[in-house]
Amino acid sequence: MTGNKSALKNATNLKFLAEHLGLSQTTVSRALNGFPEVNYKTRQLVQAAAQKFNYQPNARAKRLATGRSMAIGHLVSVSKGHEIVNPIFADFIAGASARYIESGYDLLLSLVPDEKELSAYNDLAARDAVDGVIIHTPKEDDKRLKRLNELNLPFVVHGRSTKSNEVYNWVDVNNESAFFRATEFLIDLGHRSIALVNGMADLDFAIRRTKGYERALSKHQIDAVSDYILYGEMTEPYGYRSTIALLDRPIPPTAIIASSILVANGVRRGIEERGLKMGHDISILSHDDDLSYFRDESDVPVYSATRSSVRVAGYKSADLLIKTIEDPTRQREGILIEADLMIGTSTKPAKS
Amino acid sequence: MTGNKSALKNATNLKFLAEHLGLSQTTVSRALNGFPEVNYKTRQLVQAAAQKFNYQPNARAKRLATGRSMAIGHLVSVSKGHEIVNPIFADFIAGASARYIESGYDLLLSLVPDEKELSAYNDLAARDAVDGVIIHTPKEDDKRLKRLNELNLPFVVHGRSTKSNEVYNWVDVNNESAFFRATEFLIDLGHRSIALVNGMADLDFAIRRTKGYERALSKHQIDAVSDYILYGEMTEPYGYRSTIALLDRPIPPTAIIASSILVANGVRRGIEERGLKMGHDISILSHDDDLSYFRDESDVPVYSATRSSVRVAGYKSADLLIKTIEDPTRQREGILIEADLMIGTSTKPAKS
DNA sequence: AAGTACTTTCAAAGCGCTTTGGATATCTCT
DNA sequence: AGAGATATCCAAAGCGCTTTGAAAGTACTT
Repeated sequence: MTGNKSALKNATNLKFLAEHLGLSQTTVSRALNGFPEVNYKTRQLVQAAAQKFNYQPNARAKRLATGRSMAIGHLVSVSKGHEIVNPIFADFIAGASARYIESGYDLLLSLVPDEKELSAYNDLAARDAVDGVIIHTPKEDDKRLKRLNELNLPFVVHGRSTKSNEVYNWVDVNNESAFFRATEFLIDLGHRSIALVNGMADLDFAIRRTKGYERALSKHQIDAVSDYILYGEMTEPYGYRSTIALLDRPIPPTAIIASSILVANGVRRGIEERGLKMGHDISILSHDDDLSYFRDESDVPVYSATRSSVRVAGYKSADLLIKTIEDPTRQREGILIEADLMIGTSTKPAKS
Repeated sequence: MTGNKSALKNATNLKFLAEHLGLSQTTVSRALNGFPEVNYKTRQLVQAAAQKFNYQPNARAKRLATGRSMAIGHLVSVSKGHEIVNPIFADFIAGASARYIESGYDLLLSLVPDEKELSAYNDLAARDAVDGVIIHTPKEDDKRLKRLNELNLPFVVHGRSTKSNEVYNWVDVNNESAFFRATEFLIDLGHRSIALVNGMADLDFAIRRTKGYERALSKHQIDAVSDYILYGEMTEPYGYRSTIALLDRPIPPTAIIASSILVANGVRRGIEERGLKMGHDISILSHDDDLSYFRDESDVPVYSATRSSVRVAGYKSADLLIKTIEDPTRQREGILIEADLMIGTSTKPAKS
């Protein structure tokens, strides 16, 4: 028994349509797919009939016949123990999905345990289930790039892998310059003790952020206190805990840079729990991925922030990937997005 | 030209394997798929060869041959203007994906504009691209259920559609009882002016939450002040704005119930901006979806909350859907999850 | 020894589309 | 009017798998 159920659901296949019209499947197929060698009148008839019967080519058959999956894979790796799905991911996906829809691609999502990540790509390639993939949160030297190049599977990295020797497509925010400007902005406000509550230490973007931060300090001849840089999973509680720890230092910072809005929320909680007031007693500056569920439409934003829409990054990544899939010989490309520096109420001049 | 590229990527197909082994495709296929009518020795040989050549059946061909897509669709509708991807979604997906992987299903994600939502399901069914779908954030009388039943496409609703007459699978938190208990808990603490910062008014869960809230008030002979119930998209800024508005009322509430942790964050910001202290001057109780990126491992939670893991709900939804797909005659089922009431530091007895 | 029942294997059909390589009809031009 | 071009359509092959229906080989009975 094959396809009985599907036959029930969708009795209108190409064969039926062709017979109904008294035409060959070839002609019907071509008429619907816009081939030139079909008579105008015929095409009209075919289209009308297709409309009438709500005909849509069976996706499975089409994929087999064309040898293309018309699907893009997004693998998200989750570690055993702390199974965190990056909240930023939802917005990125939203942007990417919009682009996929324009070109008729499906978005395939899969969460895989950390240790199976590489083999998951192998499987995907062997099954030939997707035409390309997006790589999320790359490490500084990410093994996935090499693997995907070996598998000859088109991909785009959201972010970069600085120490990788591979040739690859990427879409990234200029983290280094964003955090350089953020830090310098705080220095200009008179702050000298500036902490950085960063993401996980092995992630490429976190390393770049540290680099920008340190470059600003060194430009202004401020000694970087290594204690002031914290690394961790970017959750709200992490921001909170980090802040409490920072405020307990002999010399507490007068300004804190947070790596995401969620972390900033935690930082704020820590500050307020200590009876301090954000902006007045201590400044907060955050990186803001412009997440839809955090977005504030008020004139003056709450947090001063380096802002860049992760949704836009998603759209651009998808766009780049589709271009690569449709022309594999295409030169690999990197797209660098500059973040805006938005001044809100959370940063004030340092008390002297 | 068909499948050239894919041939490059994966030269090892069934035909090659069969020829290499000197067996028919039938036997090889059966050996790998665990059919009983194949000799033990033969099966060993086949499996060894498959391993050696890293053979994985081509997903496209398999799907066409079996008439099954081995994919589950998740359609998320986004409204023009405020394109919000529910952050809860990420965690739900994580739970569902785990279940899909167990049974070899792919997860197909698609964001569709509000107005195209219904037709998107038609397309999905006509293309026969998925074996089933999950319905997110249902309205009180959701049109999608009827449509999907007409299309004969298996589905599970995350939540319920109280006023719908359709027969359907669902997985839902007991919102009514959760919010009843939450409200009663606050009443027991002496609060009489309790506000509810709810989700969008047309969503089923929001209506149930209001119901639970009102039932508790009425049980304790407290007049429900309609002004105290607010409806809106559950973002942080919404929580903030609502709180500011509530505090400006002639009789400001002494306790606020928030519909999600994000909203609670906003509520807290509003409270603190007014120089009040959470817990001391005003109590906050939230519904907590136990989102991974908000989870706090500390002994005493910050927010008192009705807690229920949305990730678990995702897993259960997926499980129910797969069962329905594999046995379409299966009785439709509803799974009701009770939320826990966790007492944190954000609720204190009302000042008298 | 011949009939019956398994066990094990296979050739071929089929899933529903796209694409190749004609075939037929219609025009155009000399 | 006939050759060559052009427009329009079609039969059949192919995508890589699963599944059907049969055949061949083995073992067991009587």
